[in-house]
Amino acid sequence: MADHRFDPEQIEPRWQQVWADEQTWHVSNEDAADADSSYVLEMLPYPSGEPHIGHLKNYTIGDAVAHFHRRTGRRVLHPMGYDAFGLPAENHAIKTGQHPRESTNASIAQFQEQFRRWGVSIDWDREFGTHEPRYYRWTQWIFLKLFDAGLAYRKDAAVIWCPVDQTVLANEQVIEGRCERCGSEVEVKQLEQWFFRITDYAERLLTDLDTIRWPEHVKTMQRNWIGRSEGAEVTFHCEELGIDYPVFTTRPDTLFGATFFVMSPEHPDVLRLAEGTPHFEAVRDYVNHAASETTEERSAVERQKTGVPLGRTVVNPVNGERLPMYVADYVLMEYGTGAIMAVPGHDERDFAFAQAYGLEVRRVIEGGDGDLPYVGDGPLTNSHPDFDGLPNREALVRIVEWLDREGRGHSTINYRLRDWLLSRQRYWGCPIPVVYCETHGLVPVPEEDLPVELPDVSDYKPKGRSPLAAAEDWVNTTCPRCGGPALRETDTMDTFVDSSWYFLRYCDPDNDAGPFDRDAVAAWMPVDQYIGGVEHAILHLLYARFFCKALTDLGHLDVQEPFARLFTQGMITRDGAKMSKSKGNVVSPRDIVDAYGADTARCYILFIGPPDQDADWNDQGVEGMHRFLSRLWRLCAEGADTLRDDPVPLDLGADDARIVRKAHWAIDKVTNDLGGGRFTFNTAIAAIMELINELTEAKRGAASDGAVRFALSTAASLLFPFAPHTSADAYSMLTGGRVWEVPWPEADPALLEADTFELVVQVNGKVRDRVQVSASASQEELVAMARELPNVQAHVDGRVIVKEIFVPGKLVNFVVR
RNA sequence: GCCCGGGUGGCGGAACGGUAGACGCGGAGGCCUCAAAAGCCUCUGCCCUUCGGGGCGUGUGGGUUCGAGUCCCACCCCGGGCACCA
Repeated sequence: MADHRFDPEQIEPRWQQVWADEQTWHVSNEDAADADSSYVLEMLPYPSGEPHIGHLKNYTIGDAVAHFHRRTGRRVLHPMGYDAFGLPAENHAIKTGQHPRESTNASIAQFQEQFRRWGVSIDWDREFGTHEPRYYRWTQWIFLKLFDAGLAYRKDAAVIWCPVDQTVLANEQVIEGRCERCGSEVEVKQLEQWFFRITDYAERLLTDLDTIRWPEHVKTMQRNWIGRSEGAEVTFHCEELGIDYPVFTTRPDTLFGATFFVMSPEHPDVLRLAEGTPHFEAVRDYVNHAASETTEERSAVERQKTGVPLGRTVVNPVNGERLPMYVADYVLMEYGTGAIMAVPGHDERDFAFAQAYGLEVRRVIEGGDGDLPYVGDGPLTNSHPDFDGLPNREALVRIVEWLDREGRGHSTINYRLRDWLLSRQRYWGCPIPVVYCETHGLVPVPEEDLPVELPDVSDYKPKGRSPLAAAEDWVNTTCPRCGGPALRETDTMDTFVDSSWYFLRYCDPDNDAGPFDRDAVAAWMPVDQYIGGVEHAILHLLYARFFCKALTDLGHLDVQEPFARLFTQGMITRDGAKMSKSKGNVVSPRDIVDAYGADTARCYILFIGPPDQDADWNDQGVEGMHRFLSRLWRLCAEGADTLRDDPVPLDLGADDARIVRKAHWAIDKVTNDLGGGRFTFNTAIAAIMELINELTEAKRGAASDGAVRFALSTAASLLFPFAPHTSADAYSMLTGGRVWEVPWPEADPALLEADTFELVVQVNGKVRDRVQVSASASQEELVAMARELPNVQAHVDGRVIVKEIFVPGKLVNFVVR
């Protein structure tokens, strides 16, 4: 017999070559017209260095899904690209002087090489990097469309600034008061910046979550981030200055309990209000101090409430009382109106402030154990004869109606979501296509002049303004409107802009006339299955949803929700900790693939545990997977040599039946694990292992060659989505066929039922015996037989059987007393 | 503090309310070999046992049920998200 040694180094490149030569995974846009087309997408990688183990997991999961879809008869779009703009490449450039384009392209080459070695089934005809002018030309085009529609705008605002990266950040990029990228504490600065008006879409972004099949926790995170609150806007009037100050409150029912009024230190009127009062200096010092603090300091838990009086009052519109005004940093400028009515009797924060400054605490709702603050529901009191005694929820409605009639307030909805700050004072990003003309001011670059190409510079170091400002030849330009001198915008776009529409471009990557053809996109979109890390639960996934809605509203698209189903993968750790160079616990996919082959790496990563959970890497586990693939391949290779190529016999002997039934059981199990969106690859692979365990020489017994061949080729076929090379090789040896061209096997329901089963016999719910019985035996026969079992008799022991529970195909339970 | 996940052998993990621990790792013993590697076979939750079997076991305490890892209530621990959002 020939020496059958499993050699991935020989097998894997051979099949990769076939797939590359034949462009097996290419689909045309005509294929999308197929009713059963499918779009399977993994989040595009940020190319830095070479792929890490998280990439391997992401693309292995996606590839398994794509293969399963193909073999169940669908045309599958499964593309790849690179999120190529961004800070790491730029920081590398600052350190080494190497152009970010060079390091990025070098990294992309590594990713391409690895993806090919992993055998990922990608349609390479649709590949691009977001840093290529042929792509970002259309990023700029989209920006201009949003600008024309008023959805991109400039405004002067208090924005978050990272002092290390020397750029502003979006709210979403601040984690616990620190920069998401570099971890340094962020500051607040008053700057004019570019924003996308995502807040216009807050309500739709919230309600449309109900239309998509995403993990519930991801939807919850988005809901929390959008932060919808129903309440009322109520106007308080400052008589001394003759100015109205509206506030947002979710509790207008407590209006009669307001005893003071607080403004945020960032509120633009604070200094003006204090001017001319004895408190001016104190207010100015307080405001300056607040500005010097980091957001982390300001939002520290258990922080003592502080503030100073403004020396002014406002009038409470419901009762005409004059409330003293304060400035205090527990009021945030970015939520509501930057000013609040304070109700210390029914709000914990207001109560803490009132305690610290000796302010009146008034009860206007009955309830609780007598202590204030009381934040629960109850009847109104101490308010107004019209409302006292009413349940507070009802009073709330009546009070708002009254305010509305009087023109002093109205019901409204507030969102926590802020507009998306998209400009960055950095080099390696998509230029914002506008110029500033001396006579015309801000002028968008005309569509036909796109792309505004990113110029080369010699110094990438940020100095509080974009490094692009130094590229004088580029910055100095002419106004498209008048031809006069103009300056280019030197800020670049947040890289999340680039990744907010890339999945649309894959549908029509070579389009020269627009970002995509509406019909081409309509044929593939939405993405049927999107797969990526949960770290993008808010940022990318919210922005991409916003882009689709905005582009759809503007008539360029017909996609309300880009990702119909989402799967979020867990992290791979080692020794219980996140892999990092500093901990020295990094597992490189390259090393694993070098040592064991891609299929072992892929299968191990799927077998390690449920893919949505975190999992800990184990070197010995990898070896176990390699042993399994090796055993499967060897059994198939030997089988191809030694087993006659017979059909499965019509009359199955006992050993044949056992093997053939196990094969059908495995088909059923793997199919269910892959379908239905559960993606329990670990149990699917375990089922194939069980099948193989039944097929070892020692266990085959008197099974016929035809039955063994069938079972082996079934195992090879089921393995394909996980280990495509090994599967293709084993399947071709056994059958001469190409596994990716044959339909997914179907389980025969008749063969899923065995003719015998193990009946479990219990007494009072405890297992007392197990008996192999015929599946055709009647309930009466089985119960009678079970009752006579010696061990059952021993446990019944003269007591009375009061009940007999019979579960067909499973068990008998005697209840005795 | 609020909102999500999750607590099962030495380890990763299986288990439509119906045999807890599938599958794999690790461990023990054996076969093959001059030897080793590789491969193959058997055993492997804990305790007791006269080897028939018995008891205990899924974070803790209750409950529902003929029967609970699974459902309900209360609590403890771990991980994640949000966090002065008026």
